[in-house]
Amino acid sequence: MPRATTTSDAFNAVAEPRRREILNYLALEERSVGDIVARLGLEQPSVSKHLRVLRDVRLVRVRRQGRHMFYRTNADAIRPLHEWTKRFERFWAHQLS
Amino acid sequence: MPRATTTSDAFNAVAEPRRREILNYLALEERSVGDIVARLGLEQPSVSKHLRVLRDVRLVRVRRQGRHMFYRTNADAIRPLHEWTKRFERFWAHQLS
DNA sequence: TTGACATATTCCCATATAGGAATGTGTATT
DNA sequence: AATACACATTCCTATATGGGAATATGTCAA
Repeated sequence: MPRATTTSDAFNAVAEPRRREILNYLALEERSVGDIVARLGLEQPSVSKHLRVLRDVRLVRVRRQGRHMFYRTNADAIRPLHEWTKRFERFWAHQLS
Repeated sequence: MPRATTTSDAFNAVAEPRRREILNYLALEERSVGDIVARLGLEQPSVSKHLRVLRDVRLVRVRRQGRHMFYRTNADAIRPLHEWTKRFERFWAHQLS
């Protein structure tokens, strides 16, 4: 049995560093694919493919405006990850950062 | 290029559901491999392999006692995930659970 | 030393990758 | 209608995977 698909859930989707970068970038405001390409310095097809994965697991939402596609991160989909990690909060040595 | 290795970082390691279950189980107290096998209902080799991955990324620590190996989760290694998800905390609709 | 026990590793295989290159789809402008 | 632009999809390939079965390693007990 191979590994679970990247689109099987948010945990698998965010395992890829570039996808996390994309989510970071799209957290504050929606951006076009071109903006993401410029910001991350990846090839456009690569960005589109990452966005496809993020879209499949609802980590981003899209809006079309003319020939532009504006993506924004859907923080709610990150929440399960947060909730899971939170369970361990009381176990780590509490200090800053 | 294939996906990054499961042992490349904590994000990739915890993408696998059974490994998260193991971490949950080992959070409160250390357990032997046999205990984990009994609890999760997986084959022993499978558990050993998952533990190997978790060990490689420092998500668990081991202690040998006789022929038993006692594993416990190392919460500190989960912290980067928590910190990352935390950045999005202010963006999700705040309600319980 | 022999055997039992606890755990780890190896070998097998089908499958989903991420990136690169090329091409497809859809929208606007003239 | 033709062209340019923004983005998406397809095809390609090497590679790591997780489970199962089998085997190896290591420790204890008699």
